[in-house]
Amino acid sequence: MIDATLELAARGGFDAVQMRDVAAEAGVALGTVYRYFESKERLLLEANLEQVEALRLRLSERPPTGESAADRVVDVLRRATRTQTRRPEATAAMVRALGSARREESDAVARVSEAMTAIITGAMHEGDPSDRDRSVARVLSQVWLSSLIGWVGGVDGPEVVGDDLERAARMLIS
Amino acid sequence: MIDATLELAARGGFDAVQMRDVAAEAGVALGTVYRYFESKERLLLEANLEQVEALRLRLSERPPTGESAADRVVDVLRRATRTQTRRPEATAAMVRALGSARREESDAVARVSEAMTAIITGAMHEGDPSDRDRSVARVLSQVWLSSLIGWVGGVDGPEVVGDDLERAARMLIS
DNA sequence: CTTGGAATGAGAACGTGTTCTCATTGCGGG
DNA sequence: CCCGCAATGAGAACACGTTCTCATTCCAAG
Repeated sequence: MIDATLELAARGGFDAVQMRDVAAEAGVALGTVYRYFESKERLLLEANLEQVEALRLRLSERPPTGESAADRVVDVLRRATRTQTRRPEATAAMVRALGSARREESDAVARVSEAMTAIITGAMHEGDPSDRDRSVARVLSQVWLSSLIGWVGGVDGPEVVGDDLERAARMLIS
Repeated sequence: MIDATLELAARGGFDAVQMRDVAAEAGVALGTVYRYFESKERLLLEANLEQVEALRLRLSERPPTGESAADRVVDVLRRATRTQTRRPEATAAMVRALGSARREESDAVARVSEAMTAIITGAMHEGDPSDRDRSVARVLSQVWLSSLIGWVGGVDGPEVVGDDLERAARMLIS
């Protein structure tokens, strides 16, 4: 079902992910989709979580390059941004799910946001992050979300996302 | 219509803002609402813009207190957060509109985000803001949006919004 | 093998955002 | 006063997320 979701999302964004189509594409009944995912938002959030975990895996295999912590964080953020802007429709669908989540989906939103934060602290340096590291990473993941919202909402171009993140990272990590 | 929207939003959040009810409460026909606001999101975004402009007005009458730029910015952000967490349902409705806006509403989203940024640069100091000031303000407004999304989505408590903003402001303005 | 309960399929049904239709109203120019 | 036309009212109609119903399938326990 998640594969079907990503496929439909890649094709036409949030609106193209229609629950009846997800069910048909996955070869199950509509009721079955709702047995496992309580809403369209949750379906997209779980799909997003898979993507973020995949990113985390790729990063552990090919660690970020760069001398300083700031450089490594910027590298990670730019790589992530590039991945996402390459599949604009799918990203738009998942970001919109993040931006319009209700309380019922708060656990899924929290998992996504924690995964993003962990990716950033992981890029800073080996070992346990300090409190300040965690604060910085949290801010950066918030900037990340807002930038993506601005991009999928048509407010900014795709390059703005990376630039915003780089500026924020360099201001915060010195 | 915007008053009706705010009234309904204050009563029951995003879901309580039903276009038929907005029309009825405003004493107009449904088609008339759609003549002036192309979607529910736009209606809520225009309502949000009014609120942000009202905040800007209040701030110009009662400027932020504090010795340093950081203190003044924190004062502004905390006042704004307090105002918003006092009307949780209405804020939730408007934030959700911000988080799920489509390209058609990008101009409205941009106006809201510019207004928030201007509020922050205004708190830093008199006169024209520098490029760095603008970058800092942009980051803070992004943190603002993401924090509010986290709050209305039930991920964080209301106090987290103010704390996140204060931490970010103090890290960025030194 | 039988049975009972859970999972699934198939599809109807409902609610709400959005669009469409058409009659009515209000108004500025002849 | 009358015409033309844009705005509005009233409500039907449509699309899609969500819920509900009920028959069928699957499987573990006995």
